[in-house]
Amino acid sequence: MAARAGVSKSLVSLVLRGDPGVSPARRGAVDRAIAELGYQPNRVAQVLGARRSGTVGVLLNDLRNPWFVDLLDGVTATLDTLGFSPVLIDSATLRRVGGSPVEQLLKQQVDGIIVVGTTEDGEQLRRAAAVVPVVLSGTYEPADLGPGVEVDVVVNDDVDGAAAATRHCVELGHSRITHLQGPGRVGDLRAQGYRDAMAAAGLAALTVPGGMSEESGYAAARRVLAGAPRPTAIVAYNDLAAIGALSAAHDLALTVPEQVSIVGYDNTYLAKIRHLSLTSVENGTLAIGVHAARFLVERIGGKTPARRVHQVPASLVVRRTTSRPGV
Amino acid sequence: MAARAGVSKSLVSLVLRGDPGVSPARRGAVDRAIAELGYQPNRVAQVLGARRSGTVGVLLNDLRNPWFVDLLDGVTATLDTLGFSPVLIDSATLRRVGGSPVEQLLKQQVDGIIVVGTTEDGEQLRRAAAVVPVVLSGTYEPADLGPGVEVDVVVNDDVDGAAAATRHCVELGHSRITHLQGPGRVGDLRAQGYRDAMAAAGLAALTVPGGMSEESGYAAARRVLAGAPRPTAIVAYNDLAAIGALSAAHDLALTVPEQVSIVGYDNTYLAKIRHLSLTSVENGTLAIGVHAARFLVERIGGKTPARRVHQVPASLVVRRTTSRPGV
DNA sequence: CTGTTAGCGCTTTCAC
DNA sequence: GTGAAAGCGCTAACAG
Repeated sequence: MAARAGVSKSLVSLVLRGDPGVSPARRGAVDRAIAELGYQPNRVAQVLGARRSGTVGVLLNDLRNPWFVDLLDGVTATLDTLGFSPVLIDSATLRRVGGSPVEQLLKQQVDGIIVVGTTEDGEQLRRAAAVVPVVLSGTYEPADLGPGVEVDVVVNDDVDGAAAATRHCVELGHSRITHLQGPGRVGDLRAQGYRDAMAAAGLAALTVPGGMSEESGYAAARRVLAGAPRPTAIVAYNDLAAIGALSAAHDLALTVPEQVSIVGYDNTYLAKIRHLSLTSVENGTLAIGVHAARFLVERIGGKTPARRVHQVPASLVVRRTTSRPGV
Repeated sequence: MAARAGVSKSLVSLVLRGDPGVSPARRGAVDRAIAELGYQPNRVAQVLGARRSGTVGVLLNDLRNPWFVDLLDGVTATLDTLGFSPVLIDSATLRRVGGSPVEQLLKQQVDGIIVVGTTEDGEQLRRAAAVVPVVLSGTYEPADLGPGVEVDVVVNDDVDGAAAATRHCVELGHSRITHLQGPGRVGDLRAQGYRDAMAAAGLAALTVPGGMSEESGYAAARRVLAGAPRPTAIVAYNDLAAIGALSAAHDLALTVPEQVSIVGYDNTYLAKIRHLSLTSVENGTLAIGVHAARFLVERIGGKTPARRVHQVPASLVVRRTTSRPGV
């Protein structure tokens, strides 16, 4: 301990925390001692003493989905300005080794948890939510986290985003448009946006389950594109599934966008890869991350408003996988 | 505290740690009390008391490079079986918000650090290496971490991998093969493998700097492919750069693989996307992660062997971006 | 403004 | 085998 500066522990503590009520002289002495000793405060001891860790758990369900990583950027940046730091945990990886992601976070004394995307750890989250604040981002699930527990939700406007994607196809002149539906509530909402847009255009809707991975999107699209009458456009649940659809088209010797147009969702860096150049729905990933972090920190700070659902707008980014049909 | 079982703190501590020297009766009592109370040991207090955290910092320099994520799988799985858990930290994200990744880890009292891929935090790592063991995976840098500090290195055989990629092109009948060189020592080694293979075939080598991102690969390839005489094959530093090259070819209306063959490196899931279907060098990502974790835990355990350099073999995976020239 | 005094919840000698 | 006691390095009232 830097009693080297000739002061007490508490003074050091105050200086470290940037307390305004410390005389410049003393502060200088402490700062100098810190520098000389190369003193590094021990986070662990700080946490134990203050019984708050200044960390928030970020529960990603798959580090391989680029959307999560984008969202993480917003979360990290915001958390940082608010004095917190994220503890990442990839449930896919951890579950593979038999661990329990949420408990892991709790034992590490995180002050709160941000759930990113549809998760399978619902039951554990219920228990966690009784102990620390939780906010859901990019998902509505688990919807109910226990009696009296209010959980904020930050999402994009899935209905509108999917509707925009669908309308884009309609406006290009497509009439046989199939939707590859994804899992969970978000999947349902996107499907609904699709159906709304189809109905508004007086077209018949057709949705098939397409999962949320490249693999599952490939399989679904392959089936759809091999059938008759073949759709001329596919609106996918996310970019990964859309890329699977791209591959399916390729394998069936169908050219994109000439013979089949394809739209993704999330506008991840995959969509931006020039060689793929996927038309996709931008869903305000960064803003979602920012708001999720902000909401959580508010609750950690003791505010306990009723459940808030914040929606950021979605917008379509047109690239090279969509065009008029049969062009 | 579960003195509820009618025993002392220390006994609980022993039971928790699975110490063999505890009578079954007492153990039962403690276990029961734990269950009844839903007792969760406080990790933070454990760490403070035991002055070892059981965590190891994993310093990723970019969560967006899929290769890192793959490697992480091996690290996490191995760490877990050895009783440690990883603390991920993405220096790109953190630096963006002005933090210092390595110090962050140190303050969290990690027991050791695994560096994944070429990093820019060399100076900080030197300081860290004086305090906790460090192992480098997928990189040789920073090469010198201070006097008397031994650091293990786990990598793939970059020279051989790049040579295999190049030989593949040679055997297909290509003679104008350009290499997009990446950064750091790894970039140098891959360039050397390329040159070796070219020399062995009696061909003239040509390397140009191509970075390690899609963007930079695109720019480099675009320049190369627009020049004359145009190469008929490109061996890229990694998959990301290769995909950039794919896009460049596309933009120049050159067909792949007919007019230009392209080989990547790392065999990430990007290469496996059917619509890209990139020929790539598999570099034993998982094995690298496993060994890195193992080496680190050994050192944490107190072993201090001389610097070890472990190399896992590389092998080529041929997909659809390579063929005979002009076919 | 500054120093004192208790803990935070566990691990660890070290006796019994 | 088991318990008592002394910390781990800090924070947080509280009293000067």
